[in-house]
Amino acid sequence: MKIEGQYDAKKIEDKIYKLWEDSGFFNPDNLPPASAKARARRRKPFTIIMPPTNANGNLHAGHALVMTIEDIMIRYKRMRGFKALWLPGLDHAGFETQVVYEKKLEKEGRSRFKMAPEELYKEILQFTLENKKNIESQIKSLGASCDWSREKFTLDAEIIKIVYETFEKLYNDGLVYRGKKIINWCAKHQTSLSDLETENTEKIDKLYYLKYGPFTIATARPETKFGDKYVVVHPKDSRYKAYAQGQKIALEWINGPVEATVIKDESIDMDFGTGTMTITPWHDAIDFGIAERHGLDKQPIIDFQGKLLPIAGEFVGMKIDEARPKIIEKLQSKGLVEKIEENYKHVVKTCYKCNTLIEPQVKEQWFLKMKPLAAPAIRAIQKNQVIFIPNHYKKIILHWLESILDWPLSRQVVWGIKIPAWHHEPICIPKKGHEKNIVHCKQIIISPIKPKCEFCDAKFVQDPDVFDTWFSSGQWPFAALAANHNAKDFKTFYPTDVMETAGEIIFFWVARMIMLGLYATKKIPFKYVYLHGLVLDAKGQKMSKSKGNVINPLEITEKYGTDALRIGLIMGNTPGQSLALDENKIKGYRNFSNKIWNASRFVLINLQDYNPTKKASLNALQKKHIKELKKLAKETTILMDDFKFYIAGEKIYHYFWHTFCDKIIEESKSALAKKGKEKQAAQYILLQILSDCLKMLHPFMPFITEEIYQQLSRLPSNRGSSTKSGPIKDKKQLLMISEWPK
RNA sequence: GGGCGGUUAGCUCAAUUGGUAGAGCGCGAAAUUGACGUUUUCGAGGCAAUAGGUUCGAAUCCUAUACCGCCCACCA
Repeated sequence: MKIEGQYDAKKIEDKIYKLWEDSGFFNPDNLPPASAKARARRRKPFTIIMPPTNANGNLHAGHALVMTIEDIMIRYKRMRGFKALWLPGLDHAGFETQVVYEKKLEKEGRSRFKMAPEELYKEILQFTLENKKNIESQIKSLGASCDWSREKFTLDAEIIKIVYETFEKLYNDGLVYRGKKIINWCAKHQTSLSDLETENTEKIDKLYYLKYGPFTIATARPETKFGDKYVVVHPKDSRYKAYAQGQKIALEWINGPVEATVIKDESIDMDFGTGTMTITPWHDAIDFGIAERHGLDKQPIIDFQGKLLPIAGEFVGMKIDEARPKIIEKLQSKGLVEKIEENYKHVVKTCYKCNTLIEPQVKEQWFLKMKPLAAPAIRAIQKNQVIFIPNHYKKIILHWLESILDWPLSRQVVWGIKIPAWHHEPICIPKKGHEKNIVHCKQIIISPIKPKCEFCDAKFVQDPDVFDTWFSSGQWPFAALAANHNAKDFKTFYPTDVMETAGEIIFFWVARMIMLGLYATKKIPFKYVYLHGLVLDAKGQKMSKSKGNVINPLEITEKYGTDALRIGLIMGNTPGQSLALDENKIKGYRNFSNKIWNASRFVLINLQDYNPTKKASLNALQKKHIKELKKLAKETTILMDDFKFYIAGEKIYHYFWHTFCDKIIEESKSALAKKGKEKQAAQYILLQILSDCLKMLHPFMPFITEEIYQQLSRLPSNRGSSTKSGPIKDKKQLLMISEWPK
């Protein structure tokens, strides 16, 4: 007997993965009918599109959870006889990757602002492609049974093509528009960000009460006040009823006399400060709103580097932090500071990547109108056409969709999919011989390739921006299936069955996939959304490099085996709930692996002379065991269908260890020592129960179970035998495609 | 300001949906060259955050309260 007393995961994992890969069964087109009865069922597809993994580093614990949950689902369904497709993908991850790469550049003493965009793009591409290979092999090492022949990358030409088609359609439908609106600007990364990409941070500042003619205004940002020429009060505020809308007032301000105009607007909070404020529409979202409503002028005060513009007079070129105290000093010397409130607590927006204070700016950008896209999504969710697991996410997503704002799509980074928009001069430059025909043609053309003006020689210049990476990710389920003109795949596998991803990105991604999927394909891209929680460290703390508590899943698998990590991530992990990953827990499941190994070893040793052709006559107790096994299979099946892997896993675990090992194996020992019928029956029972357990454990612990199953198939009784009793038929039969116990 | 969760054994979490609370880890005691010491057996440990209510029956449903966490939000 080659099989040894201690299970050594390292010895078998690569070998087993290769066995699966070579079998071709990751590709649903190659799957044989699981059994005669299941022949019809195999035609039924079951599809999961893997959330494209960021190709900019290593897999972390969260990825390990994704791979495990999804692999469990897909292996289970494959064994149930479905045409199971798990389509893997990798993500160029736009801004995220650029940020990672910029950090690398910084370490090398370089800067992206000193590089030509094409050069930077090339370097990041190189970096991403290297990481892509790395990530792929890491995904494999976790046992993911995904169809690599259908793998997609978010920068594949075919994917980009689909993204462009959607963009053009949205544009033609009037849902995409170019607008000069206020956006979130990160001065460090030199790009605009969506609201989701900013964080609200509590900050303690000073609140300055400044004399503005007859008014007193309260502000935390005196440096934006240079151009303020509108003073706003609430129309119902009796304190200011002497002032009329539009009334002009001459007053002395920071850099000399200005003429202010009184504006009355309902958005003013009468209880805040003095109930009066001046507005800076260029650098504040509320102020921008007021200016839009009243048709007021807007002008920039701060540039995109975060420095004051010439309007600031003597303060020009200064950074905000530097300028603020100096401005206050000057205001004080002019007697314009009434008081300063210390410890003013307020919430500011910061960049989610670098915590830099967001400077709102007005910028021309591409926007997507969200209300018309959200409406059908809301209806579909309310009608439960897509089911959320856990259920409370339904409320969360509806709440977000109901108050959705337009989505700024452009990003000023190089790493991403270029926006297929081309800008043209306002007036055509006439071609030779057509000088008399002055034509005003389209200033913007949406086209994947460089367009030509039919009237003139003016050149079209491509929009320099790229898409928010979530705009393309939002189309992933249908794009990944329909790419390469694969109408057949699209027809067979779309809409998909389950989208499994982190609860964290429900707005970023899930909501947008539903909206864009509905828009582009008229169908919700998936039937179920399964959301998992965060993977935390053993103490329940969020993992972070700075805290030094990051658990590398690959180190864990190295130590305890992939199967131990997998089942350790599943047990006790309910959907949506965050999970504390304790190494001791994984160690416990390593012990379980070993238990499986040794129980199997016992069976193998005692079945060398087993003859499966003889009918086993079972005693009452043994019949009870079989009954109990069937009951377990039935219950487990229900739980698996219900996405309750944590309970299913625990049930099988418990049965295997405390019923099969502790009771049934122990009971069998005396019978095995005998000869004839009694021994035969004991052997039959052991084999039957072990192989069914291996099947039920397989989705959770694929490597060890497959290895043992292969060993069982090499029992003398099975070599070349065509018996129908027991699961072992042919050497080529893999546990991976065996039929789930009934 | 609005929304969503959570509070169950020392720790981390369950309970197939209303039927006298269970796992893993940890802890205590014992066994032993047995498939497995990464083992086996036995054991201790819970007025379910609090206060009410509905019910024959509540960890589970309802109403408050208190903590903890998360998300959304244009009080300058």
